[in-house]
Amino acid sequence: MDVRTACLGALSRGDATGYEIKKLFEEGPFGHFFSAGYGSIYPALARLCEEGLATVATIEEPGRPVRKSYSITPAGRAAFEKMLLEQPADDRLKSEWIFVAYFADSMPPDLLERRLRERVDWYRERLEAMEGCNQETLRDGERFVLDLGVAVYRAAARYIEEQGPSLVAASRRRTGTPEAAE
Amino acid sequence: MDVRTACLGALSRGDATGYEIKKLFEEGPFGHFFSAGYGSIYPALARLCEEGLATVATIEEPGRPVRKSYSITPAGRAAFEKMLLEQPADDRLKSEWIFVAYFADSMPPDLLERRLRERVDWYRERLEAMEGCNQETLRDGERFVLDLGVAVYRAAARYIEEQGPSLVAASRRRTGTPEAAE
DNA sequence: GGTCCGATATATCGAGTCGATATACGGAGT
DNA sequence: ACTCCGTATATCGACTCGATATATCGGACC
Repeated sequence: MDVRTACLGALSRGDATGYEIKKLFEEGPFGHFFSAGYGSIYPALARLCEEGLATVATIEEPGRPVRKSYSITPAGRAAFEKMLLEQPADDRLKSEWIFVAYFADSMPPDLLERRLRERVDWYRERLEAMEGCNQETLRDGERFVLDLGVAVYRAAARYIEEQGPSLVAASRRRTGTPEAAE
Repeated sequence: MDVRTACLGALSRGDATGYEIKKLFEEGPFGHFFSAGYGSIYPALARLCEEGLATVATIEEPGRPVRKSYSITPAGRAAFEKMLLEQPADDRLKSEWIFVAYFADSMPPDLLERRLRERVDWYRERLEAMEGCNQETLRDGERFVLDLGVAVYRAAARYIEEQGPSLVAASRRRTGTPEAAE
């Protein structure tokens, strides 16, 4: 799915500037399954306007920088809803962390242990933030996706906490490294 | 992580052609957390050779197409192991399926139901394939990553199976669509 | 009062990546 | 004979990524 369609989806829930869409993609609920940089978002918004799927309004307010607020048009809404009917493409995950873990045998045990801990901490932080969301204001689909994320993160964190120590222990046995004092 | 490093990782486990590396990325154990097309792999392998991190051997056997087998060099192995020490970048997931599910409220209930079923089926298939792997031949890190994938997929499939029906039911109530006979 | 920092906001550039496509050969099926 | 599939290399245009440049405003700090 290209950034253009994703922007259309964001605009379907309300007007926004390119900056706000970026934040939505990296911090908001979209953050867990989509991301894009300015280098993709600004050209995408420009093209949406060219194609008549969105419109721009330049807003000059004293006390803040000039903004360009984008709005979806009826044609844009129709295009977006049509897109929802199509077969979604396969997920694409790129995880350096898992890649590194795959080669855990080639890593120093202490570093491995640290990476595992960092990962669990990261999951716990995200989980806390996600569970803090006010579930009352969410639509059905939004809540469904949020809770799916919670279920997945919880499972991953639990697995790493349960199985990580034995991976580290095996690594120490192999290299003969004593446990580091921390 | 760029494709170059990923190729180095693949080569660290044995010689391979570009074609074989592609298959590794899309079917093999790497498939769940990394992917790359020929347009990235072939240039990456060429550059690895330029930089002295890999070497090529052209193999001409009768009865099969000419192949180029790539091997990692000691310098390549050193570069790869150095890379394993660095802080891994954040995961990057792009999921059209989750994106569409987020907008479930704008979808026809029957289609939503089909998408949910397709997704669960997809997870079940992957799980069967993953659990069929001979766990005896895997290294610690490889098994760890495989089982992490199993834990995550299982959690996702279970969540969708448990929570999906009520999402569909709410959608039907909202649109007044009767249940489709299948 | 000045000054630095972070947040808001738009925009662009090169390097890298994706997906489709072209080419070519062998084997299997019909 | 013909077509299709798997193996294998390679390229192209469109798109995406990550870093960077620019600018303004509000608040913190001394």
